[in-house]
Amino acid sequence: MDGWIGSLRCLRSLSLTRAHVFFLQLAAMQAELGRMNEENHRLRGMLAQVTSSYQALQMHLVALMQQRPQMMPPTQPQPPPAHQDGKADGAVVPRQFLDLGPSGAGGEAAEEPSNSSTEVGSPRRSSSTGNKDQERRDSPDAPSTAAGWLPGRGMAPQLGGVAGKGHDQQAQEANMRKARVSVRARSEAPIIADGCQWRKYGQKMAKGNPCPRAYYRCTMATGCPVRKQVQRCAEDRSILITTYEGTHNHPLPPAAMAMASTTSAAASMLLSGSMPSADGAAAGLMSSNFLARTVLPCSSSMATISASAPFPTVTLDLTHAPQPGAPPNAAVPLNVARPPAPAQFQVPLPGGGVAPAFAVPPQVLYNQSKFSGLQMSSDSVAADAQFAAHPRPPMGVQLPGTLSDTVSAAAAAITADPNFTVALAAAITSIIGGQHAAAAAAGNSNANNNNANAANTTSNTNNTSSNNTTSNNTNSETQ
DNA sequence: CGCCTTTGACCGGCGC
DNA sequence: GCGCCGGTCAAAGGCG
Ligand SMILES: [Zn+2]
Repeated sequence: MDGWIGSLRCLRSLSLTRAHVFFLQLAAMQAELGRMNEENHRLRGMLAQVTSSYQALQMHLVALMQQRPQMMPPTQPQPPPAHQDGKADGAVVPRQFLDLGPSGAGGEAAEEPSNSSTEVGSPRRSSSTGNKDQERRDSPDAPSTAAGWLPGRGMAPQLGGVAGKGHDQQAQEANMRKARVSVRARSEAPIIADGCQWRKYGQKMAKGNPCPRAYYRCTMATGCPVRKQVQRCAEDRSILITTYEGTHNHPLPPAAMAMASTTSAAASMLLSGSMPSADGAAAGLMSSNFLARTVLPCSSSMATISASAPFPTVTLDLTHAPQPGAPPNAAVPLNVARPPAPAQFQVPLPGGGVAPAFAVPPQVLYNQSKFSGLQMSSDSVAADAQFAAHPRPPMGVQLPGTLSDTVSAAAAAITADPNFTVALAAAITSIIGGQHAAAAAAGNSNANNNNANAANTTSNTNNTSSNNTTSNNTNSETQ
């Protein structure tokens, strides 16, 4: 700076006018600099806040996990040799998760063989005589669980573990299991790469869809309850609909972080805090609008929250052109493709538009909240309180606009809700913090942008070929 | 050999 | 009660 001023003085001696101009420019530049500094500060503050709240959340999670009465059964094979748990996310997603997982996992591993061996003909069903759920997965603590499942209505048995106490959490998890996040993305590949390992465990013909629906289960940890369904859109086969369900009970590689946190965050939103109030939901998605403008400029991405069907579902439309060069606008009337769903409201996230969110008919939202409330029972209130207790940065946060990967886009879209600190932080950390993570993500997305390589699942070309797939009972419906 | 996919059977919920 | 339907299981086989 001094140098500048010095030279300025020199100039002044030379020529007044010239010096004058220079000075003006300098002033302008200084002002600009100041502004940028200020902005920089602000951004830094925002980032810090986000990070801290993320950590707070994480801590909270850890606390919640620890609070569980988890005492690993001694006989267990012991936590899966730490898969990749220690490596990528270090402190993130601590062992407590593993405690939860293996407890269910150990039982599964230990018991399943015996089951199959003893009862060849009709394994679980005949022998179980009623307690099929218990026999299936959460065998270890079954005795206590059997009673505990009542609120869960027999769904979500595999969330397992957790006997006795922490039933509110149990309820929470049961609901998390019920909540679904479906992602619609264009993909030539039979399955989108989300960084997780999946094993296919079923395939059926959906009723109204010529394309079969495939069921996958996460195999990164033995007891992981996460499932996903993959199905191609009936009208537009280039659109792949992936529906996630449940939350991982194990650490994830950074590459998988985006999608995982996205789904879990969406589930949280659906089932816990922000839904009960229409304003909350609207506001959340509104802010997402703000962010979406940054991250997904003029993309056709939108979030849909549906109260229809057995499960509350968040749908993310990512059917925009992921290629930088491709014409992004094309407004894509994607929802047309969707079969008419009873109660659902949509908050489009086009650049700029803000009003629509408020135009949402309140009763729909009310419907939604009523629905989720119905499922959550009274315990959910506690969960809500817990969620509400978190510091929520009121402002939106910008993510680097470089995300071209659908996964990241999904994360971004969902992340936009201020409540989604987890997802946000995850995304940010994966982008900012982990170079390799970002690189990996970018690499994936760029290399095979559209046709995400079939994750880790070995190439499963089946889906189209195996047309007849499942038994008669499925598709009595004419196709 | 371990992990995965394939695929028919089965289960529970739901509507009639 | 029956049949439909979505979801899951597990035997059998494939692949690296
Ligand atoms: Zn998992």
